[in-house]
Amino acid sequence: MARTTGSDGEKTEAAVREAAVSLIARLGYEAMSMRQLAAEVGVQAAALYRYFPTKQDLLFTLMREHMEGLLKAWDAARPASADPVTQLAAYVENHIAFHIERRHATHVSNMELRSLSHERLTRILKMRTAYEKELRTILRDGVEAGAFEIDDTGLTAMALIQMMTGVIVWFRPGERLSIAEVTASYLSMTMRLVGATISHGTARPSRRAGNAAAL
Amino acid sequence: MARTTGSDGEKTEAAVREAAVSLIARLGYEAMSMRQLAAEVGVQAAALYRYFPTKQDLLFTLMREHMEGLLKAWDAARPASADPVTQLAAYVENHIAFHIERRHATHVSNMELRSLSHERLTRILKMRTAYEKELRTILRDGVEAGAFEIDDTGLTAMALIQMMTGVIVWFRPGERLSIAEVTASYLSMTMRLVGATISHGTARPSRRAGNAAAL
DNA sequence: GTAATAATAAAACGAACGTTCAATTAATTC
DNA sequence: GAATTAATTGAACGTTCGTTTTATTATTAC
Repeated sequence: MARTTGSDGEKTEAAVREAAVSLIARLGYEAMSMRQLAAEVGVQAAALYRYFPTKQDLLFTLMREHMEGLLKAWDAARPASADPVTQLAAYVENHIAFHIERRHATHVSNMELRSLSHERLTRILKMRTAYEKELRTILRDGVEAGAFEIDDTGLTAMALIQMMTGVIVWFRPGERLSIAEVTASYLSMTMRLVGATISHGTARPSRRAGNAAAL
Repeated sequence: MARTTGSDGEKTEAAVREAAVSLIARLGYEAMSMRQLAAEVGVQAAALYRYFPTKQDLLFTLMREHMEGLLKAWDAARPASADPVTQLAAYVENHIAFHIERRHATHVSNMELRSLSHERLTRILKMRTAYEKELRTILRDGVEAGAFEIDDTGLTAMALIQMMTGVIVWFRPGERLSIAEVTASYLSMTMRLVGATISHGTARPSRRAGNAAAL
């Protein structure tokens, strides 16, 4: 046999991406075989090579598109207001929403970096650094404006990102907590962590209390 | 050739463990071959099987001992005082010190869980859960004592652990920050995050300010 | 309807994998 | 110093891996 009835390149490629994200997240990139992936898609292994020249090309494509999506999502979510608290809240909300929606892809992007060639690793890390820099800028602006109280903005940015991204490790939709509840909790923890003055949402704008309470 | 002069089982086994932690952390468990590991130790692949019956046995041993070490370290570091702030501070300090000292082993224990058999995965997760439960207990006690202000102790415990463990991702000894500086920063962030009242170290015991400041 | 093109199957490639086995030499025991 | 035990080598096993090649069928364009 050869070409099968109803076969369609676009659909097959989409199915390959989807299955690859899920399989790599579950088994790991090295542990997933091309034959396994092909079986998941319902196709022979050789057919995969029509869409991705090598296994590593497939991995890189998934990662690159994940990172591009993250940067684009933040670009769309970035608020017009220059208020650091508003900006930080938007960053946290966007980060958590994006990562919870893409748990598998996030796992792949975070865990399989070592399987990339040096050049491709650099490209992915560049995108990641750009994304993290956005948070550092918000924190630094907040400190300058007197809205945050932070020892070290670089360290704090890393700590916050690790904390937020970690949500995908334990969070399971449909269990005890809803996405909205989780997001609210992380927002509250973030604001406390950076020593934000109470200003976001509530009245009492610049009275320099200990830190933000409920939100 | 066969047995080499100066060969010693104990030394070889220790060298295998050390090389395995380093190689698995760098390449991943699936990507590391037994031949590669043997070469790193300066031995033939077959010699490894005198110490570990299978590749997975080797991985499991490394993970189990890492987790046992973590539990043991906390047991030794746990303060006599029942004060929640003191307890939390000790937990954070122990966690960061332990993980910074064992960056590679931590990477292995966190990233290679999926390569364990179901039964062994369960055993490792049981230890991990026991360790996390210690933190949840501290947080809950602190809330009951009025020392902490926390939405959800379970969620907060996970967030804190992700934040603290994340230090191994970006921290490099000898760079900008010392271990002591990093630990102090994480301690400060933790205390703010849980809304700790100012009590640890400083005077002014129970005046319920916004949260702990410098420490 | 015929020609061109897109999508796949089937089989095969050499290389590398985890692991086993028999042989061999070093160290230890008596 | 002979016998025993410990530590390792070197070669081989069957399997699986990523990938390539060739043939074959479905779809599309004219």
